[in-house]
Amino acid sequence: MARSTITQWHMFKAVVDFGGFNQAAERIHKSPSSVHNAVQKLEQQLGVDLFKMQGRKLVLTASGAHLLRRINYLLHEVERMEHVASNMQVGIESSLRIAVDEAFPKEPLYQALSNVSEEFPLIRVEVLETILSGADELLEQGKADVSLSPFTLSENLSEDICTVKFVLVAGAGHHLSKAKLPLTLEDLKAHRQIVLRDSALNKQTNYGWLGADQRWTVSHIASSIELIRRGLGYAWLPQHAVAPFLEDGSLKALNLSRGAVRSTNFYLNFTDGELLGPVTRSFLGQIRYLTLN
Amino acid sequence: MARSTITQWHMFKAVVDFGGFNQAAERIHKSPSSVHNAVQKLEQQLGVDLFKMQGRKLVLTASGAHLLRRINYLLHEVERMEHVASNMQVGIESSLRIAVDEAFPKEPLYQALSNVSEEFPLIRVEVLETILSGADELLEQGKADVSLSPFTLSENLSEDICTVKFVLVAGAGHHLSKAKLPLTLEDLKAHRQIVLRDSALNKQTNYGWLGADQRWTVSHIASSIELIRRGLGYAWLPQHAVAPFLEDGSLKALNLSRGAVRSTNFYLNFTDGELLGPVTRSFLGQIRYLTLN
DNA sequence: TTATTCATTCTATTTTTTAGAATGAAACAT
DNA sequence: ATGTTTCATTCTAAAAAATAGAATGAATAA
Repeated sequence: MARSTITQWHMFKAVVDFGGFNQAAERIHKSPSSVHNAVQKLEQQLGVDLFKMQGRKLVLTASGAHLLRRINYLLHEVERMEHVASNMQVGIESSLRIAVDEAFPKEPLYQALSNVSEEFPLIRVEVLETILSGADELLEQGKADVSLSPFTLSENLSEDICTVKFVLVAGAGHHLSKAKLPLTLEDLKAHRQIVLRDSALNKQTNYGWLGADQRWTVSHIASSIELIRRGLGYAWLPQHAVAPFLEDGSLKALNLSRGAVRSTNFYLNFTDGELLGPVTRSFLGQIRYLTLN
Repeated sequence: MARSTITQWHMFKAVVDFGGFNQAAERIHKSPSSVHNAVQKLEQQLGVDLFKMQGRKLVLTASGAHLLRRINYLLHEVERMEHVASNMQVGIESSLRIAVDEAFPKEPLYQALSNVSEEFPLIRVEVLETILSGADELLEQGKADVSLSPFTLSENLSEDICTVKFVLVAGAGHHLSKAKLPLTLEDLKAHRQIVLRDSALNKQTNYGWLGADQRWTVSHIASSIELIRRGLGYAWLPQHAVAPFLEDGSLKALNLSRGAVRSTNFYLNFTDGELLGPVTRSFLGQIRYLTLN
């Protein structure tokens, strides 16, 4: 079966990285003979000449160069495995609860969660989808570790995380979509607006900046899109949520005379940083990084 | 850095595979204490409990189960690396020369070559594209190790490899494409046929089953398609080569009264099997397998 | 030339791995 | 119940492997 050892790989790599047996030996705090022995044994176990001498200079053979690539990869994988193992022992958090506003873009969130559970494979992830102040409510009630919401918190730590563009949309067959001229607020007031209900139990703010005479209130972005695609009204919705429908033509972005696009800042909220476990810290790092651009 | 060893992984895996320390010890021809020691050391080096006892039954912990997956993967990768290494030493062929008829489907060929060079990473691959007897000529002249051609060989070994369908095609704007009724051979004779020139220097067979009065002869399928798309004639061409153009409508399959589709068998030809090196053997295995369906 | 910097080998020492015997606990058979 | 078997587990001594240190010789640099 497997004849080579990880230590041999390390030494082989070291010889290449530091340009010689003696240099490698010094850098990895081993004797030259140890390094030489290990590499020599690796060579005979693999049945491959890894190095050849050109004068006094050590040069990788073609085989050696190729095996080095594979071995580097293996070493990297081993390191990952052991790192994961080191984060698996009892004592660390076993769950990560995230309250996230529905208007927050899902891609970076899911990517971040995927990366975190790569690092902490035994973690249980809970994603609590909320609207408006619902995310922060859950955080304050201790039902979530982190919230991604459009509001900052007074009690806890908040930081800017990203900006979400809201566009005014209506169904392709809607009267507003057929208007030639830019729309005014008055035009909008004459039609039904679909509004998102705040999911917090305490407060009652609603998404929707216009005081339309008729309004329907729904609990989910998906429901809002459903209604609008059926031509039952218009709404402000996150661009990323309606992009595919704008693409296939079932929704139209309305041409407002002033401010057809609005932006909302989203914030990353969490309780005291000192008390955070490694899982939450890792998640924070990931989501910060992934929402950078 | 890396603290665990491959031997430890093997023993860990063995304990799981064979359901206990003692059984594992017996199966891998080690003493129970060796196995136990190795796994115990692995546990403390990773800082993870791999097993727990339920009565006298050994059960993987959740961490153990996850690490086993990663370790299995690692063991598999190590094996691959060592297998590749074992095929890399001097003495084995360093090149693989394949003469292949242009009408032969490229996908399985390229896939087979990709798999072979995965196994023998230092190999130099030469693909010699030929028409008709050209492939076998190269094989007989010793300029190729394997040929994929529409002919069998008398001197060397041949085996069926796959069947290629030829369809009669013309450009979308061509007279023949516009015919309502099925075409007859007489209809075809009235138009220009594009024929493929045999790439062998000795022989002079040409692809094209019909004795058209006018004929143009070209050296490559790509040229033939070019001409036909421009409406300059018709030709018998491999279905897989013209499929994309039939799809986009720039070529039309002609509706012949009898035999609008013809099939040609392709053969895998090579010299004496005893003398084949491991690289050629591997390629033969791959191409056989990939053309099975 | 001389000195230096290497790879490489040899030998002794230290460390690690292994086997064998022994112990105790749980499951099974009678 | 009772004895037997099948385990994991530990201990100790032997075997094997890794390591260091000194030494050699070859190639380069001063």
